[in-house]
Amino acid sequence: MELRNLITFIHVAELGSFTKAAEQLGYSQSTISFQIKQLEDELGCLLFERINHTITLTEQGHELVSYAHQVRALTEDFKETLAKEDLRGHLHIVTPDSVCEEMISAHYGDFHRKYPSIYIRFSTGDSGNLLHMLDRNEADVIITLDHHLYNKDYVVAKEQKIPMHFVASSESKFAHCKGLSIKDIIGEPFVLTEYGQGYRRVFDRELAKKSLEITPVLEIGRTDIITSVIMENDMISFLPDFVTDELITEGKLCHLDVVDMNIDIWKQLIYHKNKWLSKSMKTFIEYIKTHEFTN
Amino acid sequence: MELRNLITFIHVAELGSFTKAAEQLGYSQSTISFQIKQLEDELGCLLFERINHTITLTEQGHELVSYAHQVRALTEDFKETLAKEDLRGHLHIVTPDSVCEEMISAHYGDFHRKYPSIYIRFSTGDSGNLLHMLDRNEADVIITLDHHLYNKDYVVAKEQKIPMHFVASSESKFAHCKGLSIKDIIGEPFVLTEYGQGYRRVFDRELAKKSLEITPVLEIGRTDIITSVIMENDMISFLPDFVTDELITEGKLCHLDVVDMNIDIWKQLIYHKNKWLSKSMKTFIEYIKTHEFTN
DNA sequence: TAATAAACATCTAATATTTCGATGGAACGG
DNA sequence: CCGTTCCATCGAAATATTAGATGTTTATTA
Repeated sequence: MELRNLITFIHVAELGSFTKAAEQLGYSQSTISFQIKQLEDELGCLLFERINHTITLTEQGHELVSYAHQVRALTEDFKETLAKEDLRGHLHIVTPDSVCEEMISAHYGDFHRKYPSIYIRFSTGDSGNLLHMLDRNEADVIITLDHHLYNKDYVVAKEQKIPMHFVASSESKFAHCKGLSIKDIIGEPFVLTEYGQGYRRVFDRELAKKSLEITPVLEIGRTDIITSVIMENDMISFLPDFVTDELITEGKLCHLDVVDMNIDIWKQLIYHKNKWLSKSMKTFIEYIKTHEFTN
Repeated sequence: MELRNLITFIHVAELGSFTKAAEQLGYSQSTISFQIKQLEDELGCLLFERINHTITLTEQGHELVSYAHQVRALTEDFKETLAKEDLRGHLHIVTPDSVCEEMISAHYGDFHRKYPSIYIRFSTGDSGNLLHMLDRNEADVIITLDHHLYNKDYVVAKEQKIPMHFVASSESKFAHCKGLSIKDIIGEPFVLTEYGQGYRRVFDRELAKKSLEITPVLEIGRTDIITSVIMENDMISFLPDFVTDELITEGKLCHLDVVDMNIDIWKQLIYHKNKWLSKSMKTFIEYIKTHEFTN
């Protein structure tokens, strides 16, 4: 019982005529006969009585009219829904902790007001997991904070080099030192993100190149906690600028002038090359391109 | 958007796999690909994301799942309804007034109790109209009370020769006369059915053969009224026995012994040769065959 | 790391279905 | 009685669907 036949049936029932239905639908009359017969065969009953020159709905025909209208209404509703709700959708965005915090505070409210029918699920994940999540289509887009990625399986929608600095409380003994070397501070208590986090790995690798190693006194993913810990306990961390900008402006933290360790870290908005770019996806990406990453 | 594809879609969505759906449905895998693609093309959107070895429903895919289930449920409901309600139906029966009265009082209650889901529309019509009603499929079956009909366009399901008699009040001066001739009573006041009624026409024609004519003092279709009028006013009528049987038994009416006018009238249950014999139709006809016409 | 397997896409050829046009019969209207 | 209308039917043509073979990608396993 295919939809095409039901539509034909509806027309025939309304017009009371095979011939007129054929004209209205742009079919030949024999096609209408065939389609109705097909329905009748499939349902095992007569739908129209053909007596003299008039067709009349049988009991079953009447019931089919009602059913067919229901199906048609449902179909039309559905197509309308599809057409209308193009901008509606769910997005699953996965980022490192620090990016999540920043994005939510800086942009979520505005984005939500502009696109209230895009539902966002924001979760945080280890840098190492982010790409796997794309591979398994568990995340729609990710934002990495890691070394610069280039891989033909993924599309980098936007990227930006992020300055990173050693930071300490503005009361730190290193606060006003110029021309520090990494060796000057390596013995100090460090608070760093966990190893899984992208820039932590970059950091460790850079150190390893110089045959150095740091065992942090505290490892924790939450960068807001890192900053408060180093302020209160006079410790040192190594963080991307966007995490510390505000506290530095407020005079609570300061950059250390370490001259022999310049690490390039990248913030990249990435999705899988086979990802279907729904309207929501496009909207989100476009939004990020114009609003985010501009600091 | 044909049902076949929706069914396929449902299976794919449930199993999360084209290949498994193919096995379950007995299609080849390429067919599944094709069908899903067909839906996607028609709806202008992606239904499944294909990333690595997994398919995932898109937003629109999710919506289609819900819609497709609704359509499937509706379809199944409908088919069930068709299968179950085979004995349900409407019947339009048209008869002359006198037959209507008799059938309703004698059989309707019983029939209804036996087949409560057969809805009957009982209407009365002129004998001349009855066959036209079959032709236009405005009546499902008719019962005629007329001369004997034989016509290849109609099916006579049951027929019976009906005795007709001149009747008068049992106090009539002719009540006990033996061997009356039509000429003895032709001057009396007659109450007859209208000319349209079958047996009235037969009666008039018979008279015409004898170059006689009757102008009734009252013409009326309702035979219950005829009998009461002739009883109260000492008049004469010409009616089929089944109309008068009861009143004769009660001693209120009597047959007149008119020996030179024997009219054959037939009661026939007729439907159109192209009529679809629904279960209700068959049931009704079968019922009539066993219960009615047996007097 | 290479071989194998699994999953979906694509192409082509076979198959099935749908459609049309022509024809026919039956019934209606003038 | 003839022309017209309406639906049924038939065969041919057009179209759509399906299967099978093959390709690509990815995951698994040895």
